[in-house]
Amino acid sequence: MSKGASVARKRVRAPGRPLGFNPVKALDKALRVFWQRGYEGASLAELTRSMGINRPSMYAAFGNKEELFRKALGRYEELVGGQLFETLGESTARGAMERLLNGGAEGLSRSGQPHGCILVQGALACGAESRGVQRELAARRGAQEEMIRERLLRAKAEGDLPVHADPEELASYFTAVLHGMSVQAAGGARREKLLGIAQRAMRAWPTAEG
Amino acid sequence: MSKGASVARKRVRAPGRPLGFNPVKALDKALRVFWQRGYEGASLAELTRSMGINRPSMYAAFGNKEELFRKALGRYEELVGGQLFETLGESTARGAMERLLNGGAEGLSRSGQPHGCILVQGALACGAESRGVQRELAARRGAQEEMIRERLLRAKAEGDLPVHADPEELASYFTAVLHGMSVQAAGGARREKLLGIAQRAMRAWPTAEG
DNA sequence: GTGTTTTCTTACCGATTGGTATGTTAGGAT
DNA sequence: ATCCTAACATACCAATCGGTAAGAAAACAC
Repeated sequence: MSKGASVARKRVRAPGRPLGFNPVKALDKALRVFWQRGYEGASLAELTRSMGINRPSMYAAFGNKEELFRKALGRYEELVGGQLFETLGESTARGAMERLLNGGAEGLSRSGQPHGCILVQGALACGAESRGVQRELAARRGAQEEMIRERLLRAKAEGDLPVHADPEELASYFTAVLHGMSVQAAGGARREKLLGIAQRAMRAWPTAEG
Repeated sequence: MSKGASVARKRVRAPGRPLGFNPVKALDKALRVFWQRGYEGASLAELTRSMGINRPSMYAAFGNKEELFRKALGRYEELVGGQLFETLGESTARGAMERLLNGGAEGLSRSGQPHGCILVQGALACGAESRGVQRELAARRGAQEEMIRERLLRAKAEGDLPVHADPEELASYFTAVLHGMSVQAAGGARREKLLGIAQRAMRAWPTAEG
């Protein structure tokens, strides 16, 4: 239930001083900082400076550092992850995986944005007080794997996969390759190298023999 | 040139109060904390508490936090990485890669020690002041890849690899799989799952056709 | 014993961390 | 013009960060 639209239909604008910044743009800026620095490595000082607002404005708009991170994660999946996983709509499972890996290689090494995947480098290891976001990231990586798995399950039901193929095992394999590429990208690997990994990884595609 | 043994041969023991702790054991404790928490996530408070010494003793023995981390890294490769990469001595390249991946799966999920690889989760993304260790970790991952590459180059020279095979590309692929397994392990993946990834990854092994 | 050397313990340092209290300012409503 | 509401900027909070100063304590040589 949004507070502006429901009760009072006369005033289209909320009372009080209007927001002095664009929350979506500010969130995008925060996302970039978290993406590059990781959750713990991103300080409130750098975050608010990049967002172009000061601390109390950030707290009023987003809650606290952890909530800001979670909202940035949502924005990330909206901008990056979601788009990538649209490749699962490809008509064949093999084509889908190929496009997924190639798209991942491209997205993980896009110039003008941090390299690597925030789900991987956000908080792989961290202090005890950040365990919450660490688990959240693991869960989101698990959700990615689950999407791949479901696509492969569908393929199996459609006869689009050899009878001996195991969607679960294949999903964990392709997820691992994707995350491995992310580690390489974070370390500065060039796009061609990532594409080479994607191409090689596809040669593990199951055959009739297994 | 060690100061105890060379000049004065009479006294077998150094003058002054003897060290009250075992530096190697203390370093092992520190390694575990860095391994689990990452470089930035490991505080001096937790480190020294785990090492069983207080701060000045740690500074006297290891320099500072960054040097302690670097020495812990050396210890890690001594205990874990080095042992794993002995598998490259296997007589065939294919056997070597298979043992490397299987050994990695096992080592990344060993109970009683942190899951995942410290070279991956030590500082994938971090604050600007930790860039030094971030680069060091990337360099050490690169060195791993280089070892694999050299093993495959040797295989190619020996005719142990199809003529079309590209050792460089294969090395980056196997490295990515290893690092992908590390991400999965850090997220709590079970050993059987990692072994499944290793097995599947081997099916990308180059054939005579490419 | 005294002197010397090195480690240990305690207490501290300035800087930075995430998070707020407070008063001012900008807008619309009346 | 006045009131009300909400966002603004400044200045602050306790806690923690990595790193040290200073003196007590433990071994040796003599």
